[in-house]
Amino acid sequence: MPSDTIRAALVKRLRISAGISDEDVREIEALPIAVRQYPAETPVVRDGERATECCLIVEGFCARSKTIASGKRQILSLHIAGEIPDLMSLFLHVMDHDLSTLTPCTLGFINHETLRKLHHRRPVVAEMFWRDTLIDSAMFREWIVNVGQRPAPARLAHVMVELRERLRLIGRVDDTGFDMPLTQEQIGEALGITAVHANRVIRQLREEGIVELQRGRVTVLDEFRFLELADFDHRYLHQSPTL
DNA sequence: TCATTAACTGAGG
DNA sequence: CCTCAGTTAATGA
Repeated sequence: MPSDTIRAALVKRLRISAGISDEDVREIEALPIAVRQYPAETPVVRDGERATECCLIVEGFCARSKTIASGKRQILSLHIAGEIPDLMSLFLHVMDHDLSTLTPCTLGFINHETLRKLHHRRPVVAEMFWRDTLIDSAMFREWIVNVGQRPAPARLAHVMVELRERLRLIGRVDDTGFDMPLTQEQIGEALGITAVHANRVIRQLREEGIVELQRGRVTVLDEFRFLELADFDHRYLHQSPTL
């Protein structure tokens, strides 16, 4: 995947908020980015590390997570192409969680100093990054509700619906479904359940004719019941321009 | 390695 | 008594 299509995806996500100029877009598209390949399940930035660059996902799936003393990992958020999961490291220098790949990934790195200069030169771009970070925290609130209160099948459905909405923004959803190439172990870590139970929940949703997950591909079988189960309210994603 | 499934267990309603 | 979910273990892709 050429990295300019990912710059375009980044711009597409950011420009939902009004006010971006062609010059702003040109500045983003001109950012120097160092592209590197990562295998699956590889740390990008670790908890406690001091980051000097931000990570733009070009291809693949990443997650932010924390690991407790017993070794169990809680996935806190999933990230897809066009996103910068560690934007906050620009201001919070020491990482308070891990960022790692879930699948093989192509990642682009943007120097902190470069981004800081862009913030000063282009206040509208700075506002867009700020807005992006606020949406990120809105997604965390939803994630807490999901893992803390919903039954496991609804947790899975909710994560799937949210992922679909975000993939739709970058043109990665078609009429047959979308990719969610995570192992059941990873899905369990995202939902706060064991891999065995994740398997049971996936099977249950398939048997009930609601949604199918096979070989990393999600196929919705019954859109109405899927949305009903997910208890999904799209407002927290703040994707429709508020007037 | 990952997915699948059964059998068993216990918590909690 | 029923549902949910963790554990263990066996088996298949």
